[in-house]
Amino acid sequence: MPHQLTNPMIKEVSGLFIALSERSRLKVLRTLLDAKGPLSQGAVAKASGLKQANASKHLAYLVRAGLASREPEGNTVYFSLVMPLVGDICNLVCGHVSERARTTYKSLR
Amino acid sequence: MPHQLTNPMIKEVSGLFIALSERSRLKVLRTLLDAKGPLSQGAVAKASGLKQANASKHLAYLVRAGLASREPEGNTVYFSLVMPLVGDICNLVCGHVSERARTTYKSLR
DNA sequence: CAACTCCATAACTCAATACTCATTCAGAAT
DNA sequence: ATTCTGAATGAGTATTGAGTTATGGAGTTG
Repeated sequence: MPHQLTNPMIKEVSGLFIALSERSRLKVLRTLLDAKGPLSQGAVAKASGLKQANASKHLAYLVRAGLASREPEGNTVYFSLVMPLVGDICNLVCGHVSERARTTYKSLR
Repeated sequence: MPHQLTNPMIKEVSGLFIALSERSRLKVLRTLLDAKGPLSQGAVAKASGLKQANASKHLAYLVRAGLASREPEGNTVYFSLVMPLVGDICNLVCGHVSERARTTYKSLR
């Protein structure tokens, strides 16, 4: 039975998609997905190619959105993914995108 | 086996999420999801509460993004959803959002 | 204490885009 | 042909948010 996209839900769904719609944020998410455990902000920044301040903002954003968790430890702050949903969506969408890419490729030759 | 979020994929995935991240567009999508068959632009505008020009733009956007299809017929233009993915994502995300809402509610009382 | 590292934040610039209004266009009907 | 309806488009406005730079704060190490 499909879930209903009720009016009050639209705001939240939109927020979630906005969080997932920014390239830099997707890179951060991928980094956190790839890493099995928590990563320091510096590690995330380096791995995703973002500058420190920018990575800081995006990580804060993801925490606010409930997608990542923040755990300070001494001097450094460790982040990790919270929602299994992220992986699920990623599989769904990535699968679709690569499928569409294949189709487009076929239709072009 | 999970799909990989490769670098070239990020751009497309981002584009898809951007298309899905705008409230008005979500309303249009919901309208098209609810309707079993194609809807004229006017019908979409009315059902989603958007003005004509705005609905026109968002529908054009969705067609460009490959999420909807456009079929002129006489004077009016009919739109329908293209990707089954939209429904799948919607189910996934809506389920999560309502679950999270329940949890929040519980933790608040 | 001083120097250093890691992170957060403020101020700013710049680009993107949602929305509205007005106009234009195409097809249909009279 | 004129009129009417449904849809697309352009101009203009306002808002939003990403990125950078620079600075400050908290913790660590010498």
